[in-house]
Amino acid sequence: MTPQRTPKLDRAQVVDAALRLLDEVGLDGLTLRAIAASLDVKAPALYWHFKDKQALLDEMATEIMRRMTARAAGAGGGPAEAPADWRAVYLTTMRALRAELLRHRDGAKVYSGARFTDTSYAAGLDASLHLLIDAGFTMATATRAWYTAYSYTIGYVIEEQAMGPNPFDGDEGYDVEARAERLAAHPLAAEAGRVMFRDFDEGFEAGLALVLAGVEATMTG
Amino acid sequence: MTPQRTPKLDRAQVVDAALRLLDEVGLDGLTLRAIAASLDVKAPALYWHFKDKQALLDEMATEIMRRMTARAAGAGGGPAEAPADWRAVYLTTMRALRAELLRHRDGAKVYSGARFTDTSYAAGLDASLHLLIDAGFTMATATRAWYTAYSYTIGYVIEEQAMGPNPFDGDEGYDVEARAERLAAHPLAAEAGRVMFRDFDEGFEAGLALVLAGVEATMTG
DNA sequence: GCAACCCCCTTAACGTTGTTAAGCAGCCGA
DNA sequence: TCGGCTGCTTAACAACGTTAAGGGGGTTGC
Repeated sequence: MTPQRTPKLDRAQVVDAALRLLDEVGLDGLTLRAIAASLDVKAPALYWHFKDKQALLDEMATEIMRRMTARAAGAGGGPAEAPADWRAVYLTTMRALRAELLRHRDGAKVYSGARFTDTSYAAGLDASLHLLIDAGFTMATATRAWYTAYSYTIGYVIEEQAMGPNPFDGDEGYDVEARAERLAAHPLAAEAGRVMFRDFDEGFEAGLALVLAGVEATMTG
Repeated sequence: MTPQRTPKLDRAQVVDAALRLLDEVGLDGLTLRAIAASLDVKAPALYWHFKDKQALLDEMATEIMRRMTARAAGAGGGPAEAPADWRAVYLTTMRALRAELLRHRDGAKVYSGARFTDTSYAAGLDASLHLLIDAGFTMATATRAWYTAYSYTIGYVIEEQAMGPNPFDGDEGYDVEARAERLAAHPLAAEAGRVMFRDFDEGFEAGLALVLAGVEATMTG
């Protein structure tokens, strides 16, 4: 499993192995013994690098956040130093967050249950807010605009990973047709399931567009 | 702890006891042995009423949802059978959801990790969608409007309960001033913490208003 | 009136988990 | 060559979810 047996472990290797294993076994199966085994090591060895399991989970969440930042910066929309449109950055950031959460099984749960171990998220946030303020937002409205889309994205992906098909094993996900049958007495609610739980990519974009429209409307109002 | 020792247990009593205990000990401390003890019973007794722990958690989430529905119906805005404004119902529903999630420690985590055990949510959802469609929404836009606010609310409360002060024990919550100091190099990000993590009630309302504004904007657009 | 039965709970136990204690091999500076 | 730090090991612990087996008490059938 491990390509080369490096003589010494470090935190980054443990986090990488844990994120890889997460995709195979899910959050419930992510035990310290299993992580250690995938590194050719025994479980207590991990305590040399992390205070406890939560510290490892926190570091995993921080790594996901760092990759999200990198992805957002990469897909900035246009050439490197072009004067960016706040709308494009806003959308790109949230799409990158969702994409990175979806890259790992139970990614949203790991992410939302953790606290970051460093401040590497701050630069990107700072830049985004700067862009918004330059566009005429106040500190408060800029922060609110950002945090609202952030909350929406977290909530959406948590629901998506709980209900949707699981790309990491063969789980078909929530059976929307069976749901519709159970809800025969409430046809609108039944039909709504087909809208909510079918095309998650399109659904996310539609909701995100809605939030953005709200930001623009309250800004110009 | 238990007021009267009823001779027999049922599912509702177990769910009630579990929700009460959740507030004291949090999700991590919510063990089957502790729940059983609070009912003057041994842990395996719970397996007579529930297939496994997840089934109990699912029932707890369903109970939270039922109370949310009851709360939303109670605060419908005005007299019982008045022709309701879709905006009022929309806001009331999301406020009721947040309120019910906040009533329990780790309420949002319990809720978002579970699947409902019955279809009692459908009636309320059906009525809400009906209201939106009467107001000129299509099936798809009505569902999207509802689900976007729903996702936002879930995500917001998850973050709120992870970061905010914990009313169930004495936890002060995330120290926003310490955070600001750590982020001295990024003044906007530092200041944003004070907006995001200070007044959660006001913050939720502002974000919810934003989403509603987006719904209205895309509807009339 | 008694036997059979089913409901609901108990005691006992199993395997697994996160975590701690103690110790041991290898390297590095003196 | 010695002492100490680094980074891992083995052994063990308490607690967890869960299963197996059994037993007491009420109800039913005859």
